[in-house]
Amino acid sequence: MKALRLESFLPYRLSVLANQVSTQLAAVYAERFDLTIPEWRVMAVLGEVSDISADFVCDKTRMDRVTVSRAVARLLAKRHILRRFCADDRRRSRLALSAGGRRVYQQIVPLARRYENALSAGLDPADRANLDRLLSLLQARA
Amino acid sequence: MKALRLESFLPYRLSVLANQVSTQLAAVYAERFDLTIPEWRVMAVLGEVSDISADFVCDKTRMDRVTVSRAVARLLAKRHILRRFCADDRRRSRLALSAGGRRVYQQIVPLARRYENALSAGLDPADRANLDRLLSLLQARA
DNA sequence: TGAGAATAGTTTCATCTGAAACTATACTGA
DNA sequence: TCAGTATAGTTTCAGATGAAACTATTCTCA
Repeated sequence: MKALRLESFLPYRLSVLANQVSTQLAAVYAERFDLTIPEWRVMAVLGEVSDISADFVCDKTRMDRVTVSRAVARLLAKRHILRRFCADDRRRSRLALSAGGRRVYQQIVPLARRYENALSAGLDPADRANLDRLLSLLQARA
Repeated sequence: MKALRLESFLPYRLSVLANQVSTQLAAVYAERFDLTIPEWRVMAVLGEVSDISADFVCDKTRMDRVTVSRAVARLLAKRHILRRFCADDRRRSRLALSAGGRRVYQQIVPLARRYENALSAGLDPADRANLDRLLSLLQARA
């Protein structure tokens, strides 16, 4: 039986690339803004959609329930986000960026975009469209 | 400023996809063969190249030194791998699959390939070539 | 109704993680 | 040659992780 060539094994390639990218991107905001990866992800979701439950954040980010719960707790302590509870279902929280949290978010977004641009600088527009499509296909399978 | 659209933010998409894929693939071997992800990665490297140092495994897998050291310790305990030390540089180890380890490896490889095939079943040959090329480009940037 | 199932979120616990410090060996240049 | 530096690998420690158990609330249907 032929050995598995790790270099060209798709799950492995995705994993190595994604880890490198996540780590590099985290370096952009971790120290300067004192945020962990889960914390930033929660903020990124809340920057897009407000008044959502922790569960929705889980769905959207594919992060674990526990990870989200703890990231939310830390963001509350830092006053980057606000939490109310739904009137009609008091199990459910409604999370949103605080004014201060939004200011942090707005500082990070351009840095994140800049990183993304640098990352994909070698790709022409057709490549980008293709990459998008391929990732969507894989995502749908996975 | 426009909000960052997480759905189309490349680092985020890569991370979500890679996590899902890694987890699903791990499910294939974790329980049945009692292997963690780092353990399987070390075995996968040794299935390809023998008599290499732990450091080479780090390079090849992009895993942390510590993670590799521990995975190696566990694989030694399970007798899936063998370790000698170089005669000419006794800091450096020479790792290889044991006969039993190779049997495990040979059982896992077809399962891994089958998973990869299922994952990329929606891609035609041109897509696959493109994906390869795009991942390489991103890898080179990251 | 109200008992059992379902859902949102938290806590616990055992394990995993990686930075930093450490051991042991090998290299380098004054 | 040998003091200082570099390298391979391990251990320690402080924090991160996620499965499972838990609390609190809401739904469901007999």
